[in-house]
Amino acid sequence: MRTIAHPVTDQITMSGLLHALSDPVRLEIVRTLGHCGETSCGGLGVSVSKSTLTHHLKVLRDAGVTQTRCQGVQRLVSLREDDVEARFPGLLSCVLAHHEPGNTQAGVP
Amino acid sequence: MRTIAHPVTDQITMSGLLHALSDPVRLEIVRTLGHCGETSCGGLGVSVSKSTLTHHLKVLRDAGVTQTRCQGVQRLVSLREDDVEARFPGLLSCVLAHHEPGNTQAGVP
DNA sequence: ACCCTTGTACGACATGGATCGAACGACGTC
DNA sequence: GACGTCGTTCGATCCATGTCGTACAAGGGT
Repeated sequence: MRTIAHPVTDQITMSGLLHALSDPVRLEIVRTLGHCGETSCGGLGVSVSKSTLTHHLKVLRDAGVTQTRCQGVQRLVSLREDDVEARFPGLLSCVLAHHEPGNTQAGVP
Repeated sequence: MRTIAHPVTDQITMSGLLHALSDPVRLEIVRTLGHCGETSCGGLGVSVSKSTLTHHLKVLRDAGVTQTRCQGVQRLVSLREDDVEARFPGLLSCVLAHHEPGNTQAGVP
């Protein structure tokens, strides 16, 4: 499987985006990518099995949130920040800005 | 049931918001409220049964997206735009600005 | 008082999807 | 070519939740 399918920018939908981001695991993946930039699948550090990770990455990719390219035996995943921003200005940046670092939303600093 | 429970602003979470907004029916409800302001349950014009609508309104309310007040035999629902904006600036306004008027994601070949 | 309208509560059902383990495929290294 | 690494695919499972119908509660109008 050399070529990996990605939706074009215009195919990114609000529903798809929100659904993709509504899962905690995927939200953490997006957060990590926002911090670290392009990362291999194994480098994401999520606490799920490989097959589950593959599933989540596919959901994110299908929603247009991320892109994946092959490098040898690895898959390098990165955010499509520009595309998503172009389509829905402010959404992804807002999510990235607020990605609760775990769950600090309780107390109001 | 006179008093209806609403979360305080600080309890609104990103995950909760995104989850609440990730359902098409709820997204349409939010979109309608954004257009029309305070609306009764029956005035939302969604194509689901009453019980399902009650369920969705509860999810939105629990997520902090909407508030409900009683007026006679009706429940008037409205967005908590200010609260959500205060908590996650830009998120709700972005969603409202882009509420697809149906489904324009089709072709664009 | 009666009834109608409005919405909620409850139980049942079906589907989606999050999860995992095991088997497999693609690449690089030896 | 053999092996190890990295990730995908497949099948199974299990839980959350979206959906509905029915029964019920609250208010207003006649």
